Amino acid sequence: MNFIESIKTRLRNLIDQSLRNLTDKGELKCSAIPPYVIEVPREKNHGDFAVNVAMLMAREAGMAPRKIAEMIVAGLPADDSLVSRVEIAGAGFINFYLDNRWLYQVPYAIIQQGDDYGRADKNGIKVQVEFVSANPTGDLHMGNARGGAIGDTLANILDAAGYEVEKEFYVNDSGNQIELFGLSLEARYLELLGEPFDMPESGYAGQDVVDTVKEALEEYGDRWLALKPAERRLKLINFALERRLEYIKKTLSRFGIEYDVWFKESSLYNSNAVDEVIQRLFEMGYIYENEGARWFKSTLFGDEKDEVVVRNNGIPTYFAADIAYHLNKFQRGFDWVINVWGADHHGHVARMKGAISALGYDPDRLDVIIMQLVRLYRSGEIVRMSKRTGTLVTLDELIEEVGKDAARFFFVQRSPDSHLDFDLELAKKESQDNPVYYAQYAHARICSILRQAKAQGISVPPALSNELEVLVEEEELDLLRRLADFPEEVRLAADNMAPQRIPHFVLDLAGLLHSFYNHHRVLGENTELRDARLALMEAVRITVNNALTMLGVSAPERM
RNA sequence: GCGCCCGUAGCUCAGGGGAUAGAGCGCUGGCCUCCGGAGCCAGAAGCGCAGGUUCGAUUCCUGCCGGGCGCACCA
Repeated sequence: MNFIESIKTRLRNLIDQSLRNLTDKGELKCSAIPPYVIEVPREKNHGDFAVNVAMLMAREAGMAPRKIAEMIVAGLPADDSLVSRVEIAGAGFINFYLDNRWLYQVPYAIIQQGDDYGRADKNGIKVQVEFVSANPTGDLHMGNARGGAIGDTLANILDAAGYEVEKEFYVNDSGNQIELFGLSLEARYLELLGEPFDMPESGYAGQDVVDTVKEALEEYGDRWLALKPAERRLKLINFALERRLEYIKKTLSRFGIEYDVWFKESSLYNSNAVDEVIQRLFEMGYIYENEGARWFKSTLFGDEKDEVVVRNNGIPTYFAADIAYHLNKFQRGFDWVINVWGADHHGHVARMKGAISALGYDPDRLDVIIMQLVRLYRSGEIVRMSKRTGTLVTLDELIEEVGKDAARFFFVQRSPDSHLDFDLELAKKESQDNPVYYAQYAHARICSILRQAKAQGISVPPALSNELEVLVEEEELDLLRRLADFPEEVRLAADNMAPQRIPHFVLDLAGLLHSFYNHHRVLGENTELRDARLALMEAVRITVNNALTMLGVSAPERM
């Protein structure tokens, strides 16, 4: 039940009727009704809903906006069950004041829907969200953490908004960086066995590589020493990748993320999908040869330069695999494909969309959320997050320090577009003041009230026949209005791919709850008021719980 | 140099063609005989600069300034 949406629809019908009447009679000149907005005004004394249509029509109609507004209002069909009065204000706004009766339906509707409140009807659209997709060659860092929180939350939001959602992790288990990884593993392997070794230039120098090799030595001893180098590296790579994926899966699971699909890049090579798509694009004329390499004509699609897909040594680039991967996504029947990438990959977007166009798919079916990078501070010093310097803070360490709930909330609270400064010292020091606790506290506080009500033998939630008209205090009406907003917030978050709306919503709702709590009592009032407030509390509890669950944040009953 | 993102309160960040721009932290001053003070109430303080479009710009466009990230036969 999306209260706001249904009221807007109802108001729009009333306004359109009035407008059509005026234009049919020739009293108002207008070729087409402009795309006007019905919105909940920021200011309470501007009514419950405000409409800007009169101002948009002023020019064409050749009349003053307020005059047009008057005509529209005069022609509004009577609707005594919703609108209590209409005012014209400001430059020509039409402000609708509604009868509060609609608000009193809200708590019971929420209680009846329970965990489903905020969820829209299925829309039949298949969407895939691919996120994190970290190289399995190292630890998970802050960028992966942010991407994980954003991607997982967005997927949850889309699911609630009615989409059919799949969460996917793309495993980069092929290509150059894996070769380099193998050389690095081999160097450490030889080093630990006291053999002569060459550390590859710009190889993986992190402690995690050393640790992995130590594990391999514990399990298999030095038996790979006798193998040919290529075979030795293969053994080491397979061992390491298995360990790394296990680690990634486990850590992301601790972070509250469970994927539907783990898609291996190597499968695209094994099935020949990479060669096939390159051949196909070559035959279509989108790929040409130059200096022994094969190039994709991304400049045809607005990119700055063409991009190599097959090197002159015959090995495809990661871009070639990515083309095959995205073709595969569409072949799997997704209507909408969303990737969450770090800002360091933004240059890849244009050519990816170009490749999709070349393959005959609408590039708008791919959205890439470019997430600005996380800057990590420790004791006021920037910590470089390069995988190759080995001086990074891992997602595991972050979860240890600030907890899953706080970390997820913190990452999602900010727009993906926004740079994120994450000061570990500050996060540790202020962990008690983290906004997530503010929202969780609202939930725990309500649970406490409900527990006491039950202990007193009061039925919770109260009987459905109860009337809620006794809820007339400003704090109560504010809560009711905000509760009614939730499905609309979910829809907006989904449509705009703006997961940060949900943390802001839940903080706002929690603030209203705390304010109510400090002004009014639930228990100890007369039966009618007590039951009405209990219903309100239960509705708030459900909504806070549903919002936090969407964020992957727990909603504790006690703290 | 070219491209993308960001400049909003002392700090960290929301918002975004509309009528008086929000929150947290910090600062100042209040509120527990009362369902959880991890809370509430009040106060000071802000749209980087300059043009343009519009009835209306913090929001859209252009330029400039400042910060980040890209511009590999790396991923």
